[in-house]
Amino acid sequence: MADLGPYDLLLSVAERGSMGRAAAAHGVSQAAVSARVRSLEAALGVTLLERSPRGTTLTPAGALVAGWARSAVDAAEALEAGIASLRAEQSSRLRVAASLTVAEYLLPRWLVALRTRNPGTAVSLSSQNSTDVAADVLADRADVGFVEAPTVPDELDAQVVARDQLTVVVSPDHPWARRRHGIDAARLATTPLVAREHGSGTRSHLERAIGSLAEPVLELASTTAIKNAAAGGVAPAVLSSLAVAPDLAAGTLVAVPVRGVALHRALSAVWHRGRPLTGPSEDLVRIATGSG
Amino acid sequence: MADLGPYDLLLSVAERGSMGRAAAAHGVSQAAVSARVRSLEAALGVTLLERSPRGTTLTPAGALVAGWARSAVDAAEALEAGIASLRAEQSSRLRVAASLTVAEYLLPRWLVALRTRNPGTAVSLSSQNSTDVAADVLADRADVGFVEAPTVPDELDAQVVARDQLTVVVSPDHPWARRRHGIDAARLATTPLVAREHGSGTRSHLERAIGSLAEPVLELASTTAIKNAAAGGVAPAVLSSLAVAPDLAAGTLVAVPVRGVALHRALSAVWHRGRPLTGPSEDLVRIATGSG
DNA sequence: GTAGGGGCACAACCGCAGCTTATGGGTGCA
DNA sequence: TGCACCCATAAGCTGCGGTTGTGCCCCTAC
Repeated sequence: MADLGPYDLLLSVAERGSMGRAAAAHGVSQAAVSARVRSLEAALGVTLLERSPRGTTLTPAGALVAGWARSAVDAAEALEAGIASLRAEQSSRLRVAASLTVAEYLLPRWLVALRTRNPGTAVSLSSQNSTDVAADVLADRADVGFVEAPTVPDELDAQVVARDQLTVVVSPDHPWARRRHGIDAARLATTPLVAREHGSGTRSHLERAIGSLAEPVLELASTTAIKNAAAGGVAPAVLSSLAVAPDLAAGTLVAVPVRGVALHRALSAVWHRGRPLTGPSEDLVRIATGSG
Repeated sequence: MADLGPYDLLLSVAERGSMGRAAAAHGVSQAAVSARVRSLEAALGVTLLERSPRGTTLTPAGALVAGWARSAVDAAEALEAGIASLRAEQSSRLRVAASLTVAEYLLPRWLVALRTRNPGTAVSLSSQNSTDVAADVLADRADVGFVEAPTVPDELDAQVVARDQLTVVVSPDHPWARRRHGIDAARLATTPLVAREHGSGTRSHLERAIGSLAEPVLELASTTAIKNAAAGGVAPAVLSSLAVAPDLAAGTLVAVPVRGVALHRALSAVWHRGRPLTGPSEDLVRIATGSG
């Protein structure tokens, strides 16, 4: 598995136009940057930078690599931001409680954005189901919460920040993959699926939306396991659109439209009514809203 | 910048249920896995794995970290797949030519999927504009091409594999960000934008779609630079939806709907008519189609 | 014309991270 | 009771990546 350090350095050099400036920005010597970029090029067998006595610019291949590297580095930054929020230091100025879907797929990116806007803020995250999130906010164990629940207690103010959609996904070989107009809700209700264990938020939301479900052909504990089973052709699965977006882009899974039933749900920020949002929490909610 | 190695290992352990099996899968000793996971936990200050004499399972925090890590590792794999295709070995069995948008945002993921399906295939990639891609395929310098052009030469067979949409993006503070119903085409045509240099495919497509454009307020060479300028509030920008998806999710940019004009374009696979797709190229096109 | 500054590369040295093998302690199953 | 499987620890080694110091090149400014 690749170490992203050299790629981060490459992006820095590309952005600043010279190895020396990139070195200064990273707090290392110019020689170290030169050596690392050089060894990266050697490993790839491709020249990435056009050196000149006036600085460096990306070669065409370098620009392509830099674009790919940007995605990977951004994902790694989201990972780091999430982890930083898990450390649960006492001194954290902003305590966030979030449901699993939000915590897994949205919060890390929001935290990256928050950090660029508000570098000093330490954030602590606790993740659980939507009712527990509301309880944490009510009990002042969290400054702001993010939930999937359709309704929230009266003592909380709420604002919809994003919309999530339950998506039926199948393997590209599955017959449903070729149906351009998808399936109807009755068909979905009578087809055995690969599902989360009973009690998961996604599963209960689906049951509520279409009335009843056939007995699952397989119950698995993790989203990844379900995706693998669906991609392997075991049976269709129903997952959050946030969870399956990369797989749809990669072509390992295909989305099947469902007619006659609304499968989206709102994701809301909640906070204590009468205790208005303070600086960092307000920023976070605004960032989250921007993503809707 | 984080080294993804330990996270990759963590995912392996989580998937296989034991450190020993993960070690075997990675071709290292069990002691190395134990030490690395331990040092990862120490660095994060969080226990990720529940050890038992019968194996290991993820703690709740571990599951969250594993989910984030999965995204980062997948992005890194896409990066590696792209790089492998750039090495341009002579022995490459599948030669792909792709326009910049496809090469940057779609191909790496397709290549990851292709590799899992067809591990032995070596792929070489060349990226350029759409007309050059068609020329490469015609001259048999590439087995299959991916283009954005609305029409292709008669000697080529084509199949639409995905749809791309030009998206107007602004900073979250921009007045347009609050217009839920967006703007109309005339407003877009008369507003100075941050744009790619003249001649870029995205820019010429936009000009064709809305007739004329105001003189740009700023011309920049890279997509990233344009995004930064737009996010900084310089002016609105128009970019491929593929390019801005992560920024929309992070909330650093906000999409503005445009009424009265169709801004999508088709991305097509093309190949020599009469020289039907062979095994790996057929697989690749099928994977790409699955993403539509 | 020439001096200076900024830019990249090379050489020599060093410290530490991570791997290996070997071993020990623990649990469950036949 | 022994075996199989699991994880943790110890001790030794290798090599990657960092540092400083130096050289060369090109452009610019005086």
